Amino acid sequence: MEKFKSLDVLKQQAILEAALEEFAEHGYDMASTNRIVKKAGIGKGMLFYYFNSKKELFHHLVSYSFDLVVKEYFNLVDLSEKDFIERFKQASKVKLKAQTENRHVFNFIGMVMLEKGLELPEDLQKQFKELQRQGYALVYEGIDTSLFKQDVDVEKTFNLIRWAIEGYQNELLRKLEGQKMAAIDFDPYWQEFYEYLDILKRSFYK
Amino acid sequence: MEKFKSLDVLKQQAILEAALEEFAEHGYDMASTNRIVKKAGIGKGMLFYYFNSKKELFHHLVSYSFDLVVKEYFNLVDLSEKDFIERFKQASKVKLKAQTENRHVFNFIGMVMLEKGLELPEDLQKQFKELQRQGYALVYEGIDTSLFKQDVDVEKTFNLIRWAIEGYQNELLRKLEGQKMAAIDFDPYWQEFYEYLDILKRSFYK
DNA sequence: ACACCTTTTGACCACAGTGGTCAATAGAAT
DNA sequence: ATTCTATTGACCACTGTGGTCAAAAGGTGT
Repeated sequence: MEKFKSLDVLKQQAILEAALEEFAEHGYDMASTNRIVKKAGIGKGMLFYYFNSKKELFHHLVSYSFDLVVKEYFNLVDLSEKDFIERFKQASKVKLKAQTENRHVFNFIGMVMLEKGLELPEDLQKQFKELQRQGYALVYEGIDTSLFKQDVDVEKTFNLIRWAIEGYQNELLRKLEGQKMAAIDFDPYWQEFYEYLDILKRSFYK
Repeated sequence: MEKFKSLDVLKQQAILEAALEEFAEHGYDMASTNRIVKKAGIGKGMLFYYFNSKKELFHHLVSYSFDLVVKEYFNLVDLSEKDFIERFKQASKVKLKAQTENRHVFNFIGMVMLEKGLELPEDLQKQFKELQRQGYALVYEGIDTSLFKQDVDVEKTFNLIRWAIEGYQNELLRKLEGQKMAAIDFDPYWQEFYEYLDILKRSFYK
């Protein structure tokens, strides 16, 4: 592992990217170390020289990805925004940027979340819990609930808005999948997104 | 195939269930015919005596599942209900019942929808398109749009409501996963669900 | 009892691909 | 020239695959 970290950064990147992509696409069991080394352009031996096993490599990727999400996404959201929907809008912007610049990382994390029967060592479990906590804070912490209509259950309203927005984003992702993120002009989609947010505001706010 | 169809219905069921479960859990490539025959309680040879290959078995399952969804779900939704949210409520009831009684089928279809690079023969593709069409009609056909507030984009409002409801259902499913469907008392969840629908009505309807 | 046909079994096959190893090399540093 | 590290890829034992087929078992009519 120190061997790996004292490597040329570009080569590190190449290996990480190759491995992230492979795991994201095939899941842990079906991911092939042979394909990883081929994609990364290194000899088979090196992978096991840097990391000692497939599992160790995987754990490193998990930790790396968690860190990246926190640094490039969570930490960049302005928690002083008290308006729930505005907060969400802002978070969406930051997230999209991070996602565009780190496609493999986000896909990889998606796979980690979905895969059943994956057992992580305790330290990574902890990191994962922390990630969830921060993700929760991102959406709920310090929200001004007085903006909502008075007679409704605030938590339920939160959820409805959250689900609606996530639904839009998922549907958009599915529609755009296959296209190179970087090549897409997102402006019209932002436009559309804002219109949806507007409807939500008019419906749920005073 | 005629061999299979002239089999005792219970044995047919056992084989289908075993295969559906195996494919749903592992995807096409990783599904093992060995495990299927073991689960189904038949000898290895029989699977290839009934169906000639793994692929043929898979295609039969797809067709069977599509038919079942139409018969046990789509056809049972009352399209004369013009209220969008009421329609959704009704569809949810029917769907849950079908899902409880045919867990493997619904899981299997979920896997078929998600799996990438799956190529279906033309007739199944057609069946699939038809399924999508009916699913669309289920939610949008014959809806009374005059119930909504006047100044909003109806289609966008449809979508927001749909996403919110689907979001609730997905989150519930995740929360309950692992438990035996049949053993769950759904009443409190229906209660909760209705409360969410109520908020939606008060927010989006006149 | 026999023949004839269908159904059923599971040992067996060739093969593909796995994670991991290690002797051999190439490079760098002293 | 020597020592140490970085790097390669052929190789290994192993696991599991989809599919086959000779043999056995069951059923039916004569």
